[in-house]
Amino acid sequence: MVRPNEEVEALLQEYADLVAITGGDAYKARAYEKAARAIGGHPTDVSRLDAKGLQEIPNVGKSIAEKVEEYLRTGRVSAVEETRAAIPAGVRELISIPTLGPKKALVLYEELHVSSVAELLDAIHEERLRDLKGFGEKTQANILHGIELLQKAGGRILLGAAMDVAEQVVAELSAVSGCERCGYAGSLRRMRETIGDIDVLVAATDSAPSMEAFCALPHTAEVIARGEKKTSIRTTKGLQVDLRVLPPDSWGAGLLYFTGSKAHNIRLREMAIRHGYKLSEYGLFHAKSGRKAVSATEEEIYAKLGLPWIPPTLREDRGEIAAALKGELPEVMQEKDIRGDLHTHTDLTDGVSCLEDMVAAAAERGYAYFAVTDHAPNLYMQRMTDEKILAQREKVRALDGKHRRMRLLHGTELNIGPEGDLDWPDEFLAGFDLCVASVHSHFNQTREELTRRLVRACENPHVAIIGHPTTRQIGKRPGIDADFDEVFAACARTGTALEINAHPERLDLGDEDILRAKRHGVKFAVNTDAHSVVHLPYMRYGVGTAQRGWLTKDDVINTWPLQKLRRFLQPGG
DNA sequence: GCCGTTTTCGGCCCGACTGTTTTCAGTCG
Repeated sequence: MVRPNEEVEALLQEYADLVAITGGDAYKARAYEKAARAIGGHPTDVSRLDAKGLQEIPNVGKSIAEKVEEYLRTGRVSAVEETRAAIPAGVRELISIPTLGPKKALVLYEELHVSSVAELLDAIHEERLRDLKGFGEKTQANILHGIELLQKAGGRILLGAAMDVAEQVVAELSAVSGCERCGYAGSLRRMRETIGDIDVLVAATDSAPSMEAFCALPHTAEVIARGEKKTSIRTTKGLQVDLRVLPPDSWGAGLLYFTGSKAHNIRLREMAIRHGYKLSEYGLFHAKSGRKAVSATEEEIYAKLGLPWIPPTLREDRGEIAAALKGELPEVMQEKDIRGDLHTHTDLTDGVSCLEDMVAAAAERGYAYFAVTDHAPNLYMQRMTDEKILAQREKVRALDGKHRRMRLLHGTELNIGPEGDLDWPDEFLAGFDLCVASVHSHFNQTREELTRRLVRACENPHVAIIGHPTTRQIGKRPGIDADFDEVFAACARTGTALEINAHPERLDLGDEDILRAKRHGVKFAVNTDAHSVVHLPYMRYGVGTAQRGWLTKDDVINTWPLQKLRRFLQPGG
């Protein structure tokens, strides 16, 4: 289901959490975390590595290599199993609540036998935390707030995780005999930031082979419903996947119907009625005769309604049909339009891939240019110094143009301090090709303080891009409460681009904010914020989000030729 | 548990905030 590296990463992270919860050596827990990250970000499939190869991965030593081998050989690791037996899974679930860490989780478990989020809620409501040391009123309120945040995600999963599952299901079903077409639909095809369940469509005359194969997929844990037209399963990770098999000549109508959104479909059905048709998942039919007009492709159906084909990312009933009727549908940018990534990290700070590997991987993606933007000194934990960043600049200059003639930009990701201050004085910033500036802490300032802080960063002439502008983490942390209309206006005024951070946990700015910012006349940069070569492909999620914000190539600076980009990056440019 | 070496132990990402602590532990980025 998931790539072996990600499975191993999850397993080692679980072990790290369990070590921390059981009060084990904090450095041991961190060692497992570091190894987990390193393996997750490692480009080679770990299942193809032997003990020696595994230990060549940074932060993987003898002990962890042995555990990884044991896992790959047997599917389990005895040390992990033992710890699992000692601590119920629900206790680990507790530390996903913001402000609740391993120490508090252990107290709750040992003192109150709380071993799930639901039990914790009960305990709080029954006031059983009252006499517990370290759990005052504020702490309880913070925990309740944290649980609320978690539950707001409402069982939806992140776009990236859903895409991994969907693409594997589609690949498996495409290989089944009789399958003429196969693809995913629903909110996933519309690239929404979170996905409830996955809809997969197959076009086939006989549905049985597909249904059979679907139920037999290795990750299928449970068959929820099985019929001739629709089968629903739950994966081992608890995700629901629906398969619908359509007659081949209804492919377009089915794809349209199951892609949604519901609101978009309602608009289309209204239009169909006005044109004397009836639209269903089986096709577009003449209202009077009931005879089928078209159904094979989405394009034909839209055309009969007097519309151009509308990209799925626009199908949210946000005025796309009116725009299409007027011939004003934006020509939204595509992933192939991206000429380079402008926000990436290396192992000089918290990335796991070295500069050379990042550059080679970027060139492999066909980029014309690529910016390396490691963290600056004020994010203290990264231990950046003037000497280190200048030494990196030398290496970047030496690599410039060496991979498929790809040009390199040497940049940095600055930290926007509480007062809008940045890490380096202007003279030093002038030495970079590109400065991204982002908020990383002090999220709870007042609205006025947060707004002023971001506006000040925009006003620095060396700052070209505001990174992950709201700093939200989907399902974990809400965005900061700044007056973003004021920030967007400042960006437009100062020629500062807003980032669309493509990491599936961020997607920041999100679609609604992009639409607002675009009305202010702001430019954007779609960046991955990659901390490993395996993160570079996240670009597609950023592009999907940009499309949902109706952005065209003209709006997005990293679709521009290098010369035009450089002019934008220049102070005052 | 990993790593680098001043090679087999001793350090490991540092600083700030929050709450409840009355001097600091836990959590976060």
